[in-house]
Amino acid sequence: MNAMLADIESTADSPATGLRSTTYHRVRQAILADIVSGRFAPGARLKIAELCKRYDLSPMPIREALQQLQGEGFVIIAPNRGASVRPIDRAFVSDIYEVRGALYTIIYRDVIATADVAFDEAITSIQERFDERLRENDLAGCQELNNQLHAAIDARCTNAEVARLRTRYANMTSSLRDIFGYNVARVQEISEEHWRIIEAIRDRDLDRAVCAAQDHVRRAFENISQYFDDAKAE
Amino acid sequence: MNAMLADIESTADSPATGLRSTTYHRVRQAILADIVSGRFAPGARLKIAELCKRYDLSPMPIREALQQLQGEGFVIIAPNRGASVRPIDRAFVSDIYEVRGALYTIIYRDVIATADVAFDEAITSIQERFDERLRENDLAGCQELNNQLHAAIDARCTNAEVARLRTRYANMTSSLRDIFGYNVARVQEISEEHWRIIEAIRDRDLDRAVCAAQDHVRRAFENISQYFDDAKAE
DNA sequence: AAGTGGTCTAGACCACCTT
DNA sequence: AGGTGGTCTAGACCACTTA
Repeated sequence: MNAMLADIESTADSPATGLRSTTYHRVRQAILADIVSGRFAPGARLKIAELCKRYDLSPMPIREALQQLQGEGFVIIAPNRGASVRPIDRAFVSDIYEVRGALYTIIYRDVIATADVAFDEAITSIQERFDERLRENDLAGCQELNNQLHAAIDARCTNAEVARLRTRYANMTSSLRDIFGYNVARVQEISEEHWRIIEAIRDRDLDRAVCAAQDHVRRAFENISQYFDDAKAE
Repeated sequence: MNAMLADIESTADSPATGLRSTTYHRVRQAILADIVSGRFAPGARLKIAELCKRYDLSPMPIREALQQLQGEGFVIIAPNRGASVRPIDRAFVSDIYEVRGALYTIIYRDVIATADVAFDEAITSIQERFDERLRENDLAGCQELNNQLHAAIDARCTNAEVARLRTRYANMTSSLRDIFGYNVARVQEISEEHWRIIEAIRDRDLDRAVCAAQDHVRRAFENISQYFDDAKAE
């Protein structure tokens, strides 16, 4: 048996059905983790034979995992040619960020509708800790608190399809962040953008919250976008 | 060889790669067609053995097709239990329609930005023919022209991800329409909603166009929604 | 013409449900 | 226990590429 797949257990996608996990499912998780972390770079070929060795399996479960990932958009399969990690170009990232921006109209409708003082305090507290980490130049800590803030906000949305899209898009672009990293100047801006969103929520001002959130997404895109320019310029 | 799969050829998803189509790909198309048309109803079990007979194949290509459809959300696979067509309940339809409404902010931005007189005339002409069919009680003709109008509008959107989501959602809900059908009163309303959208486009009024389109989606949902109430009441 | 690598079949195996 | 039906392996086969 193989060590690489041993400790993979049901996470977000297989919510406590009490049923035994299957091999193709564990392989899917493993490949996805390798894609999301950037170990398999965008565009990289995923050869069956290599994956067979890596996970110590015969072809079929691996093929099934790849087919599923193709359906989810993480992988591209060309007939009789095989699979590769979906290439991520500027247009694709732009499209995704646009959709994410559009989804905020749904998310913030739910946020404002259900917001109460406890929620205001919760998100304010998260952002205060964010600023604290920022003052100490702890960018990893900032990223963690950034995730917490967005998770707290997104959790207010009752639309399951929106949640599904959000996690998919987050997975698709997360390898970019690891590759490019953050710089302090950008994190400083992020803090300001977060405060604008939080204030709009505290004022129960839907339009302003949505605008602030979309502005936040657009700036995130512009920040990532410049790396595509740099890559082209080389 | 099997007759059922013989005439399935590359359509929307496999855009002219010049490569030979594979068995699992043709099976995927066939199963999806059976789901979209309602021959496989929402919630119906998809047993490998039956599909093997239906398409005259061994299990593996069928399993691959099902895995891909699971990734796309058309099918649900439970470990060691097998696949079934994704059940469609009110909450799911509601979620999807909400997302579709949100996507219109993107679509109509592109529509208004690129609209010209030729486009105005094209969509006006389509809706005039729609009304003509309506006057003759030709609801099938109305549906066809309804598709044409939305296709013409959606084609203006350059966001590939939006296009992907749109066709997926359309496929997911199209079986509902076939089951429930349209009534004349609703089609009359649809015509009025279309004219409001068209006029907003002709005025190059983005906000009004988006509102009209979202209103259109919301009414479509309310119309479908009542069938879920009826089903429950029985 | 050989090589690489993806695709498909047949059948063994095993998980879960029924009695 | 027996049955149903999903899962996985081994290996043959075949499409496409390189020389």
